[in-house]
Amino acid sequence: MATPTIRTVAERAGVSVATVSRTLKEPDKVRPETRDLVLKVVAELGFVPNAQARAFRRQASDTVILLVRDIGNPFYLDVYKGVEEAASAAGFKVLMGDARRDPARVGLYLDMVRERHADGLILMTGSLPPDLAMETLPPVVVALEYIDGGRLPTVRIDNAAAAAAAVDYLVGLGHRRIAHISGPTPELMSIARADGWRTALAAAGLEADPALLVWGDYSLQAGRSAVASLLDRGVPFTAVFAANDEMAAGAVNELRSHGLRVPEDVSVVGFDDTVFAAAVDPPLTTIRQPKREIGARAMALMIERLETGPGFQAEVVVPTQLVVRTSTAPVADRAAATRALAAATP
Amino acid sequence: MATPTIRTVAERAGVSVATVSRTLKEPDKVRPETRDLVLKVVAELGFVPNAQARAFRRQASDTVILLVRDIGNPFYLDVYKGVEEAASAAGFKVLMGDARRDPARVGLYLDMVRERHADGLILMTGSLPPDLAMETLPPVVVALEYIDGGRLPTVRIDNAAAAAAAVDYLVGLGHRRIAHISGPTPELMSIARADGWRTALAAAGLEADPALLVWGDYSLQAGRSAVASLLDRGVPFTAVFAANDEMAAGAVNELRSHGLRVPEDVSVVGFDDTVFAAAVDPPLTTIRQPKREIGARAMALMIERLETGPGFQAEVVVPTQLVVRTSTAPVADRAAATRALAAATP
DNA sequence: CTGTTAGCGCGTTCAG
DNA sequence: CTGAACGCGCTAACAG
Repeated sequence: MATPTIRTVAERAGVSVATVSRTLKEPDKVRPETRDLVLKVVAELGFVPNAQARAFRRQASDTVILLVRDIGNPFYLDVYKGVEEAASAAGFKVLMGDARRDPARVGLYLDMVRERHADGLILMTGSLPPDLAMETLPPVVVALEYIDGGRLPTVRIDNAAAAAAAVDYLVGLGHRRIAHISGPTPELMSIARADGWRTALAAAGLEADPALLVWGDYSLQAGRSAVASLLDRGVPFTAVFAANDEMAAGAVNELRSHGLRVPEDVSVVGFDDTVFAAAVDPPLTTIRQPKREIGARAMALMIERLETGPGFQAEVVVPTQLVVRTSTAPVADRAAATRALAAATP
Repeated sequence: MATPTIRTVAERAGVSVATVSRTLKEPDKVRPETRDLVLKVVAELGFVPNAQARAFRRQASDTVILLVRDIGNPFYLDVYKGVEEAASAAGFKVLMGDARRDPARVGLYLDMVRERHADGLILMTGSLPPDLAMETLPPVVVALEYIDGGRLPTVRIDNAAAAAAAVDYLVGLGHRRIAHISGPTPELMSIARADGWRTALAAAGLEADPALLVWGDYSLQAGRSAVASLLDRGVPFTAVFAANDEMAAGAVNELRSHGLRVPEDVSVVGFDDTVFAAAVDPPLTTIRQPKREIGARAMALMIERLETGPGFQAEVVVPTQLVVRTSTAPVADRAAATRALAAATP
């Protein structure tokens, strides 16, 4: 038998389709007897309303797209969880899109919203296609990224302050030569974190020696190369603050392969608190981003934007947190550390 | 101005809506001049067809759901990529669902298919709700899991053979006492891998000492506990084969904290080749599952199932591969390894 | 090659 | 409180 429609139910119950529809959506507007009858027939027939017809009629798909920079990054998994939870609580579905680091693909996903596949787009990617008219922009919310163009609803963290907190902590442990492995240079997020590093050093009366700053690309290998470069150049340091956990893990590996111990000889701090941070040996001290909450907030903003209309603006800043694990330690024996470093340096 | 519909375009171009529709979907069935005219108007108006109306009319959403056991597991990310690529090539969208290790949630997602939110479900979760009638099961494809119930289209790997290959490799390196950290016991996947371990040992004329088998739950912590348990019990071993990379990483950490070196004192092999495998120090020798391909194959099966109808059956087995990294080494100095182990054992 | 017509299944008027 | 009727935007017949 073909799947029953609302009409099948109506005929069988001897009522109109409108009554069936009301019974399902606004039960209190229907006389109890009628309602019970309808519900009985619905159950008998196993009727389940066609979501497509409903969406079509309502001109809303109750679906949002979470578009991320690179879906291979586990960081986004937790954000997705937050989005999904907030979404399903509000009756929304979530599609995840992968920008594959290609700005053009963002346009693709914007089109999906225009085509009404989805009602809105949560952007976790660096940029919007440059050529689009802001007036006709579909509902967009930005999370964790800096999108210059317009005043879009945004949820963000204070990257500079978080980075400064990490460096402060190292300073508190007695470190004076703290290297920073940064993210790619043109990106505002990387710059903000590097600024935090610089600020915290300055606040402690320490010099932000340019030799201590190495640029990476957030990859494990970048962390390795960065440390290799520091050692090659003979730059003295007793701590490393990396702009993400993967680079921190790479740094740990490289340090170790040069015979340096973490944290005894060199302390290492990461950023993000992804699944890597706890898996690495030693577990990484890092800055935790409340990924779940970030996702949930972004979804909440999206719902608000959808209800409010194009004018909606908002910026919510969520707090980060320093998570202390065992990749960091006080500079207990300054001389020993220096000696180890000297030995590892060519 | 309201967004233009196909009718707006038709009026403006002085043709019928059918012609506009055809121009967009079957251009060669339209006279070139007409086509060009229509396309011009489409461009002028910025008309973009409403995907919802289309889906509604066609009774197909061109969307599939990838339902995974636990979305927090990065393993699924790569599978998702494969699914998404195959899907978007065929004009499908992919929703990712999280079963959160709760069988009831599978039913939820099945309902989404019944409600026509999606056309089908790719299952990467251990079971189906027990109470459902197989005849009315919506399009489902199973990937990597063993779902007993019915003959559903499936893509799988040969878990036993893959596990045996890992153990063979260790045997080839001269190991004789090879421990196995298994997955949870009632699951067929865990059992298959443990069987592979047993088979390979037997084939090499070695005893599968029950003391060498420790059950875990695929978590980092389980890997740690397993090794701790082996050492506590004073069970001698020179190699560990874990049923996944996370437990292998945990094993490495625990071994090291007991002063044992990997791979000098103990070799460790993982399974899956997730993002962990390369990040751990030392990088793990492991069994690579072709995750991307698994996803792509599953999607291909789904498309076939959708086209063929309920009768469709298929089973595709994709090959795994041993990836040798540096967590494994020959039993070079058997005596030294034994000594180290004895020292670490209470 | 093109136009006309008839719905897809539901929600929402507007009467009653 | 309930029913009849319309239409969301598009595609698939069927004529012409």
